[in-house]
Amino acid sequence: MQIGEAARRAGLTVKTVRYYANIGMVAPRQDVHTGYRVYDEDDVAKLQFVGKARRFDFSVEECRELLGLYEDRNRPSREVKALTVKKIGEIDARLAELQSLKDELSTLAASCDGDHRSHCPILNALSAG
Amino acid sequence: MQIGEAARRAGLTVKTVRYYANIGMVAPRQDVHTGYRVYDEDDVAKLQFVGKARRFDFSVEECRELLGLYEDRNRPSREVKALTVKKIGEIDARLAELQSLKDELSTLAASCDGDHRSHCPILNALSAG
DNA sequence: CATAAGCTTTCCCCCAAGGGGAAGGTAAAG
DNA sequence: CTTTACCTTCCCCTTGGGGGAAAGCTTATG
Repeated sequence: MQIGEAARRAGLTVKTVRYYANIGMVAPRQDVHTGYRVYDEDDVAKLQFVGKARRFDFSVEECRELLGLYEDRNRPSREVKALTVKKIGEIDARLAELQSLKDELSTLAASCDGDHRSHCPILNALSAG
Repeated sequence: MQIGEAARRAGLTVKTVRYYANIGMVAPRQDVHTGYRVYDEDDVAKLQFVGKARRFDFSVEECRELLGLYEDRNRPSREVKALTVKKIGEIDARLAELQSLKDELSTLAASCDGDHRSHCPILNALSAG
């Protein structure tokens, strides 16, 4: 099938699928005559796999790694789990960071009247040394 | 003072300070003879303000807006509060997204033995339609 | 005077992960 | 024959700067 259908079936944009082909992550056969990329079922499965992993916040490079593990039927599940646990740790760190930011901003917002007057504790906090 | 000292006092890198000058956010006087940027106390205060706002996850464009409000002694605090509340909303949305991702990944990680064997529920989940 | 050190300047390329769009080739249908 | 709908490569754009080259400035030292 052509790239458009492959993209549709994988739930990705054509641009994205072409990008994955260019970086050699999911590289389909290419028609010698037309230059068109030709995708088979296996390629579509990989695209779906990558799309799903991306939605799980894995970077493209991590997806490439996961895809390698996915294709290696003999790899130990340990490796996959390690990558997943690492990703969970990163998400945890970001969660804590964002939560702390939110708390501070919420405190500031609560202390600001938010009316027509110019007095503003938020700006004061931002300008305080 | 020169850019190096201004950056040090604001807790920013020289590159960052130069970038803020280039995009016209904190634009210091420039020495006609040497071409060097010349920062005064006011500029340093603005740099500190922006640095702090950036740490609160405000984008550079939002910082520019906040800086405008900061410099306008007569603006209603309403505007500042609105920006802050909007930012809190964005952080909330991202928190929910990340939490959901974490939950799903945690479930997957828990179901994977993570040993030398190849059976891996994580990869199975990623490859499932 | 020469020169080395430590500043500074502009300029250009680089990152992630593609998006937007131009210019042009291909294939099927009317 | 032409329109339509695909496809291709190519190049610039995004965020927020980082890295480094080549060159200019000032000051200290031999």
